[in-house]
Amino acid sequence: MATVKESSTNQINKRLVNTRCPVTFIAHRMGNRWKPLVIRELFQGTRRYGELKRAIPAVTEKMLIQTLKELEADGIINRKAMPVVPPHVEYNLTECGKDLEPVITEMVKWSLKYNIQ
Amino acid sequence: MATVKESSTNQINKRLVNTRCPVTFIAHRMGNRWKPLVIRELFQGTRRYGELKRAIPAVTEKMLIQTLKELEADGIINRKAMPVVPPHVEYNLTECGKDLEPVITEMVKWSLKYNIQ
DNA sequence: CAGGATCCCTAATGATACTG
DNA sequence: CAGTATCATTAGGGATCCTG
Repeated sequence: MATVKESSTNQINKRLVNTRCPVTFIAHRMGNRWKPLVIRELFQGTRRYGELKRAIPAVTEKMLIQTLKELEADGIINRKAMPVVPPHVEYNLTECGKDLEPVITEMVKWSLKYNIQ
Repeated sequence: MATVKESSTNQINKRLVNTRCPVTFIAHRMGNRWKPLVIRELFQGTRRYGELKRAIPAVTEKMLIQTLKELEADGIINRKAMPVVPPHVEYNLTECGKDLEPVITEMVKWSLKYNIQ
């Protein structure tokens, strides 16, 4: 269905008071270990579960699923499950997710300037 | 002195493999509970320790100090201590810290668009 | 193939008391 | 005023095994 569910508090900083702070708001949505990697991967296009897993080898199944669930609940990605056997599930970015591009672009600029390695 | 120290790995995601990912890089530097709030406050100008504490009432002394130390070690803020009694310490953004402004600007734009509350 | 369910560990944060 | 120090808590993440 991939309907955008009501704002899901994910597990980062649950008790954070400052939900109106934009930086905090966005940190809730892409500020953990795996979300940015998944989002970046989905910027390339639609991906299946297994493709994401292979693209991000270090992630465990538990964390990948958890990450995908949260991104879906936050309306950043869509999940499309085809009713076939074996299962076939696709993930892609919503408009909301695609709108993260300028944010990521600026992050990349800053990182390229200061990430000396 | 406020010299920029060598890249300090802070405590977020210590074992993260992907240090070359820009999003990860920046998440290390402003991706915890208090850093964004401190940075945002310092965008307004120089602040004393006590002013920061009052501006962010929910932060504990321990976390505020820890946050400030890490931001300083990462070259994002400067710490200037005046040798007087009682102590007088000022914090402000470095050039590197100020360069976070476009990043924050884009975050704010996205948040204003999708933060429905 | 695409997940769920459990158990476990440690990093991140908090509470409280103390100090130059 | 601007911190330290110590102890306690919790949430994020990992390992492993299981299933429609």
